Amino acid sequence: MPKIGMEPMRRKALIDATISAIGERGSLDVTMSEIAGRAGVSSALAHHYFGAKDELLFATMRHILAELNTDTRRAFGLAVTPRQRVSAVVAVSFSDDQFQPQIIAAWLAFYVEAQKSSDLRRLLRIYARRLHSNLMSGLTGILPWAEADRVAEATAALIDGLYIRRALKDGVPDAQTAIALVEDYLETKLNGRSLP
Amino acid sequence: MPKIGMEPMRRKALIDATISAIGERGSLDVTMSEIAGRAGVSSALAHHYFGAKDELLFATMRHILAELNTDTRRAFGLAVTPRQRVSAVVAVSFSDDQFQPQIIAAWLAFYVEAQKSSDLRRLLRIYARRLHSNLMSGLTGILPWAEADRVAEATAALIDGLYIRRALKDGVPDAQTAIALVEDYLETKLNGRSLP
DNA sequence: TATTTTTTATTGACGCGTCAATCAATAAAA
DNA sequence: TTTTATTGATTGACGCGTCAATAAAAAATA
Repeated sequence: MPKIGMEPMRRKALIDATISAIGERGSLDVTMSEIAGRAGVSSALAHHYFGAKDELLFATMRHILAELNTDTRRAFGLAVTPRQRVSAVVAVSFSDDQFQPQIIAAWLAFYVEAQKSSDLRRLLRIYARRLHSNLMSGLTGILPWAEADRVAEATAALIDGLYIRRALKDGVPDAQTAIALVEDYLETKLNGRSLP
Repeated sequence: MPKIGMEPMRRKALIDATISAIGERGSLDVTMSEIAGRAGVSSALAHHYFGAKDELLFATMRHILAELNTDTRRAFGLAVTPRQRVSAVVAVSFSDDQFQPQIIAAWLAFYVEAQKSSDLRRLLRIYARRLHSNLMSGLTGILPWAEADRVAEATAALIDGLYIRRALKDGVPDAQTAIALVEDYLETKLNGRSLP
């Protein structure tokens, strides 16, 4: 019973299914049939809408990045001081929407895949640059540029590191501990420089 | 022209070939034939010595971990003060032997694979615990336990994060910058608490 | 010492399963 | 009747793991 205008719904369902499949398997080694099955359609339909598997994976990563960006913009709207902007970036990174097993597994898996695919690599570079830039937008209001750049670099690495360690389910357990660690770093780093 | 006592040589050659293959492809998606070819033998021989592919990969990760541990022990031998022990851990993590594209790619790929394989997960947990313990062996001589634990956690995350970002070849370029970032964090963290 | 037997090393060929991608066919809307 | 939606069946490639076969060293036996 084919109705008209199914495409956007199917695309979204397939992308959601991809995320959940990756989250469960823990890697991109998921079959098109598996994904299609979760979306309630045949594998042929997945190919119909996305072409090759690469494109579905690419669209999925792009979707994750877009959601992260949306969340960050929203959080920026509520932040007024530079310090709050920095905290907003951290908070979004470890929010319930982002810091969940499925998304974490996807990030990790896509990092690996980016080694092969230049398209994905470009996408992840955009994320890295955007994260850095978002952090800088707050830090430059507190520290001189060179130092702000350093702190941004370290904070970004810290966030990524906490993600990867979360994937192991060892060490950092929950989002609150992760946020506390990053904020603690920022606090000592930002307070320390205002005294002497 | 089969000589006796080939096993240890072949095993080492195959593990080395595995690392270089993973490093080049950037993932564990390397065929047994590819690996065997690099080691100068047939794929059948690789199976003869290691059984399934999983076991070869496992042996490879174990080898990487063992080398990291050896390097760390050696560095600890030269460290006398607690502060030097901490720096030793950092230095080894970013030493020329460890912080090279091949090894970094392998770490990343194995992190992903650990999601599927409980054996690999156990191995990586050992690494995480050992890293934490090595850091603590120095930090507990400087900070009270609870704080040392936190700093160890953050430092470990920082190291892992710098590894993952290095894989993207964006952000942190060389080992020296990475070391500087971690040391800078440690410096502010350790000096800050000794004053009040 | 000469021989036979066993063990170790090694590979080419192949079967079997898996999976991405295609295609022809069906059916309902426009 | 043209377009959109949908799938079952099929194909073709690829890769893991096995196996029988070969050959040389080592051990055992005569």
